[in-house]
Amino acid sequence: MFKIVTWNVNSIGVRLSRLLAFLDREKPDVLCLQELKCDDAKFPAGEIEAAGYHAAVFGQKTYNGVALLSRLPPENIQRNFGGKDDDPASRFISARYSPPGSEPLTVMCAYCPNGQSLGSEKFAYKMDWFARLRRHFDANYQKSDRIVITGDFNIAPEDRDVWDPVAWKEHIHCSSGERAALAEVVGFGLYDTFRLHHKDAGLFSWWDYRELSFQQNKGLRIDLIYATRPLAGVCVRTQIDRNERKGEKPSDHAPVIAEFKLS
DNA sequence: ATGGTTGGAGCCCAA
Repeated sequence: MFKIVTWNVNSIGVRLSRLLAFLDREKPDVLCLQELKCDDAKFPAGEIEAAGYHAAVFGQKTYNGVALLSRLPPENIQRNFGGKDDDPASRFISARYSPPGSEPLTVMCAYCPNGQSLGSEKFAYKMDWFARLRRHFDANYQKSDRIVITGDFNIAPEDRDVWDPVAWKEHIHCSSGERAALAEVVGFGLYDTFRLHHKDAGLFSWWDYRELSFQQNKGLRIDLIYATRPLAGVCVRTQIDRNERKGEKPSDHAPVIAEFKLS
């Protein structure tokens, strides 16, 4: 089994003890991290290595920052989309892994822009970022490739991914424009692995820190794991680790887990 | 409820 997890940790410095406990408990093959909020020099490489993990890091001071932690060594590490299309923010990293006895697969880790509010400059940047993501797929991959793209997409794909779809209608993270931009990316040939196994509404990955949102399950499902058909077809289990949102100093996001039976 | 909480920076910004 090959276990891939995505987790927006909201500062790896504050979350390091939780992160190390998570690695020890869940033993993911690849852990995709977003919002490191540290530059490469401050990344806790020693602790990660001591836990038995390789790290491919794309840090940034104060904001953003993504990383791929893995049992296997990362190959062909790519940061952002490359070329003239590139972005000053550290939001995207991918690597290839070669499991013994199986074909290689590419794992991508994305921290998609938040967008702030409809009509803002940040919203326009978000929409453009998703268009660039789709072009990145078209320029570098085929839908028959073995690809998993995970991350904080900052978009709830459907109304069943929103705690109050009426209140959130055409609001940031839920608007028809954002959903269309996400659908363009998914249209490359991606499958939402969580929805292969869970159909219910009320299953979320993010809850605001404020107003006891988690305790009332007022959340959104915005942390997603998509796979191309060859891997979606062997995705045998998915789970949102709600326990990680509990206790002392949780991230506002829970880890999302997907397991693949590779052959 | 245009509120509220968290994190990193540095006396506010982003989420």
